[in-house]
Amino acid sequence: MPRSNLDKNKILEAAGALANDISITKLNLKQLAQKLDIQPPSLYNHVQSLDHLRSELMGYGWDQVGGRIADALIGVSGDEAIRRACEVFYDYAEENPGIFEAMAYYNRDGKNSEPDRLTRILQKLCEARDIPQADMTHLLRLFRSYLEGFALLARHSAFPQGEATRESFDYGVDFLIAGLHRLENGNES
Amino acid sequence: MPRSNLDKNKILEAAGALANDISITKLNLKQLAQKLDIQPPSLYNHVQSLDHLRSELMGYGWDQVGGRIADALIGVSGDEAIRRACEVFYDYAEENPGIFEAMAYYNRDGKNSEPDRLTRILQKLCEARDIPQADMTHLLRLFRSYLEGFALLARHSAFPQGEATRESFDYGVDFLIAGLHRLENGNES
DNA sequence: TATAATAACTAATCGGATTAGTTTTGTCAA
DNA sequence: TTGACAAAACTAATCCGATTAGTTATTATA
Repeated sequence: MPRSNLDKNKILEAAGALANDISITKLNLKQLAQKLDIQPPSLYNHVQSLDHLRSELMGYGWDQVGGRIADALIGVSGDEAIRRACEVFYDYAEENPGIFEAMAYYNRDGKNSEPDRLTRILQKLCEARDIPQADMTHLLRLFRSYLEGFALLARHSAFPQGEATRESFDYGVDFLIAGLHRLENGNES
Repeated sequence: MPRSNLDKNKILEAAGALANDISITKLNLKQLAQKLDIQPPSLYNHVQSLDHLRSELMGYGWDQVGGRIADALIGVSGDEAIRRACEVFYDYAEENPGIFEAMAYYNRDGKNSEPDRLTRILQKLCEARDIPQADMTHLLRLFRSYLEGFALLARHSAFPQGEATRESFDYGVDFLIAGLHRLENGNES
């Protein structure tokens, strides 16, 4: 198979870098082609459409985050594991704003089962505690909502001048973890 | 002043309805003009650009949510007030997916001080409790992250087939409120 | 080495946002 | 009541990016 300078991964890398620079909504084929030293129409040998590329970028991001979290959790357990998973997610979102936007915006259509690598990891972490099974689903959604919500707001500078943003994030994570302990003790419905 | 059939508010109403139908990213002047019975270029008498319209839609949405929350809180206090504020927000997001997307995505640039009507309300609610002032900022961010994050994920069907979505949301709200009580008692740093 | 498949290229099309220039119409002062 | 102005709509034209059509180059393999 010919002229294989480019592959899907290189395209996604370049697209991700570009999205990080100019935001996912302004991502365009002209600049992407330029970055890859080809002409825009040539991109169609690798990509179905601009919009489809955006959703592939979503999967790419989730894969990366999932991998990084898995790495970060080797030999770690308990509260510390949850805390680290959250930190890794946040760091990734902060370092890759454009890719993160893709992850947050292009969840739709249920096409991708990938996104839930993070979910699976959080689930394992919860299972290691004696939290009622009935609460699990809700808790996972709570954590995920917080993580993505906070990252999104921070990204859009919804909080005045990055004022202690990281501290707020950590505060929230600790707050949630403290809530988990409350559950372990067996209160709550 | 002539031919004032249309005003900014009617435009935003129509744009909001259209965004709710086809999503904020697919919002376009052709369909908007059609809905208003004018030609696309005529829209420029009311709007700077499509992108600017999207960000105006953001302010419009925050105004509406703020108003609805204010209404819902008349004569209500304590946990119930917080709970209702959260419910109203969620309902609005669910009923107006397109406008909500605008609110979530177009926070950027710090142009708008509007969005924080919700924040101000939450703040008042927290002040009514004896929660350390130092925690206030973090808590507000936590709540806002959860609200927007959950609504966004639900909107994008990130949770398998709308499975008990509303229950999860309420669970999360109660979980957070319970955490507030923990703080009142004076634990925590 | 010939061939088939792949991927790049150029040229062309399509469609939507935006601009230019013109016309219509409602308001208001004389 | 009317004439002038301003606001807002219209049509025609432009721009630009995504996408398609059709062609050419390249490389792995038989």
